[in-house]
Order: sequence, then C-alpha cells, then structure tokens
Amino acid sequence: MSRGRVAPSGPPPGAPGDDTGCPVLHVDMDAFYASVEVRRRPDLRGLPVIVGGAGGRGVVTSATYEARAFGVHSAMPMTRARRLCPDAVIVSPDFEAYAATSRAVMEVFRSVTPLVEPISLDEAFLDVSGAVRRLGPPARIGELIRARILDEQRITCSVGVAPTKFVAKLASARCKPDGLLVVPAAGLLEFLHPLPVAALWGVGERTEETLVRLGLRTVGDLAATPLTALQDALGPAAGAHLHALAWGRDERSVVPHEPDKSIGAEETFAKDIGDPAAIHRELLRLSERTAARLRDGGHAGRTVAIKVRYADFTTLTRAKTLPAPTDVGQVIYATARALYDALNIAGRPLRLVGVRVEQLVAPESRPRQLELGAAETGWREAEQAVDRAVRRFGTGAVRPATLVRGEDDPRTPPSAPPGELRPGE
DNA sequence: TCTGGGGTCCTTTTGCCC
DNA sequence: TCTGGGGCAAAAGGACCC
Repeated sequence: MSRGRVAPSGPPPGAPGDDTGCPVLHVDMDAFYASVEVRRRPDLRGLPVIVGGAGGRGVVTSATYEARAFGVHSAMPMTRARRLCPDAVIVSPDFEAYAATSRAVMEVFRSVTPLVEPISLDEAFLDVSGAVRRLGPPARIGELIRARILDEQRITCSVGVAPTKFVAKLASARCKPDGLLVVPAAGLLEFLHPLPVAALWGVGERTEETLVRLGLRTVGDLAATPLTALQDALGPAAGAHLHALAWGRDERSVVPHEPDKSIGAEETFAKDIGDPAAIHRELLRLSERTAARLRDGGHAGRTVAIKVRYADFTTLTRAKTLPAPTDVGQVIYATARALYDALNIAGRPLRLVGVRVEQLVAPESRPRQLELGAAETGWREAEQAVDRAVRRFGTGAVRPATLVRGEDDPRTPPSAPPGELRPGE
C-alpha cells in the first residue's frame, strides 16, 4: 500500500497536503492484534486471520484485511465469522503481547511530543504543534512516525492530520490501511459534509436509525438542521455535540492523562449458570480481580456495582455506595454478593456477571484509611500480602479457599459472609 | 446471526431533605 | 398538618467506543 494515499473519494479540496493549522495527529494501527499475530507467525502472512475467543460465545476482536474481504469485522460473533470465512486461521487473543507492542509504539509517539493521548492499545491522538520547529510540518511528522513504527515494530499504521481531534480520527479511518491523509483547515467542511452520519463519533446503530428516520443521511444534512430540532430528537447534550461536529467544531484538546473513572471485571460463561453458590464464587473471583487492579493503580472507590445478564441478553445493574472508598476484595465481594442476593433471582440462569467499582478517588487525594473500619484492616493487609506473593510467584499462587476447590465440586460450601471470615481469628 | 470485555457519558427515575 | 416543589445525590438503564 502506498504512502501518502488519500481517501478513495479523492483528495480533499483546498491545497492538497496543506497542513498549516493541522496540529492534531490521530495514529491508528492497522488490524493491530492480527498484525501482531502475523508478525509472530510469518507463515500467516497473506492469509485470513481472525483473533477472537475460541470458545462458543466469543466475538472477533481483530481480523486481517484478507479476512475482512469475506465480510468479517470486529465485534462480530465468532460463529458467524467462521461461517463467512471457513478457511480463516483462528487465534486466541494474547493481550500481554499486544500491550507490550502498544507500549513500544506509544514510546515512539512520546519521543515526538509529550502531548500523547492514548485511546486504546492501538490508537492515540498527538498534538505536534510543539514539535514542528524540530521535526518539520505535521504531515512530515506523521510520515516519520509511520516509518519508525514500520522499521522498529514491523507493523503498519495510518495517520490522520487535521485541525481537530475528531477530524483527524475520521481522516485516519479514510486512509486505512497503511496511509496518511491531511484534511486542511480550508477543506474541512468539504471533507465532512458528504460523509454518512454514522461516521460521526457518538452516532451508533440506534442514533443512526433515529437520524435516518428524520431524513438525515449525511453530515451535511445534520449541519443544515437547526440545533433545536436535533436536540429535540436526541437530547440536549447529544444534539449539541453532533451539531458542533457537523460544522467541524471540536474544542477538545489532546490530554495526556485522563484519570480512571471506574475499574471492573466481568465474565460471560461458556454455559449459563443458575446455581447461586456458583454465582457467589464468580462474584468473589471478580471482586478479588477488581480489588487487585485497584490496589495496583493506587485507587479506591466508593461505589460497588454489579451487572447480571440473563440468557435472553436482558441486562440489569445494581449499585451501592459505601461510606468510604475501598480497595479491599472482601468488602467489594460482600457488597456485590448482597446486591446479587437482593435481586432474588437465585436459580435463574445467567450468561454473564460483572463487578465494577466506581467513584474512584485519586491516589494522592485519598485520606489514610482511617474510616475503613477495624474489620477491614486485617483483610487489607492479607490482600496486600497476596499481591506480593502474586508478584513473586505469579497469578493463581494464592487464592481464597472457596476458589481453590474444584469448580463443580458439589460439596463446595457457599462462601461465608464477610463477618464470619476474619483473617487472624 | 446471536451477540466479549474494558470502559465513558448521558438521561431518567427515585428518594431524601428542606 | 398536609402538600408541593426545588435541589441534590444515588441508582438504573442505555448508547456508544475500541
């Protein structure tokens, strides 16, 4: 694929490649997880490769362009992807490997500018206005980054160069794979208005339906619609947001570090589970996992939320706010379990349960654990000891007794409520 | 065709206090 | 004493993104 490729619809109007007033880069790795797998196994090069859960209920997380040619795309159920492309090589995801490559890629970005805002493992916004004198105009910096990543990581990426974040993101999507596209400030609206409404950030399946019902198919249609009409249809926030985007207005700057708002874990079972004891065990596992990640990041949170999903995909959430923030697995578990028990759905088969902790307090603003309660301090120390053991000996080295027994051991007792389980007693 | 797991943000409802 | 309503925080649900 050639460098400097432009959108299939042709170059945007305005002086082509004019990147003055385009400080924002959006860098997006091409078929990232699949590319990492192909790099690891060169025999896969040129083949349709699908990365996704091999289990019965997985979805596609990434697919090579050879697989996409069959209609396979991410978030598609694996069963369907296999039917569309029976010859595809299926690979289970290895997030450790993707995270390692991601760190290396982000380091390349940070060598260009400190203003790097990662969006996920495989994409980031960069504000390069401070690097222009050192490295040249934005488009040149984009090519520099593409060359370095290909050279150092042997994978390709696409770069959008634009006056704003959101247009830069659209631009990188329009030049995929292995391309770079500049949308000059002067050609902004000419680029934007012919695009379908679904191209806008925040327009998913539902919103698209609503807009099409109103006869609005392109971004230009949206721009020509009075703000108040959009707000009536979509709500004040979404209406104002989309109206602004349709006119190319996007005030958001590139922010290197957004603090986490919540941390959680969830699991879809291979087969639906109704047995409340088994659900309790699952809640315990998810609570421990969530707590470990909270402690790892120096976080604690005040609100514990659970999520359950029935066989028919109906999803319920329940939440409880605690008097003080916690990062203790046993406290999270006790709360999660109480929320589940209060639903009164013992025996009803679930396909998913999840645990999440919200209202995180920043590590530095966290008061010393005065209010956490005496009963908790024992747990907290015990769990910190577990953290240390895991760091030395690996995950699974130490686990709560209820999780050590055989998964479907009928003698496994229901886990005791927290009051009955005091370490050191 | 049958839908993962990690999140964010917005809207609406509800309960409480004054 | 009863009722209404404003303001607020929490809870619940849903859309969306990668």
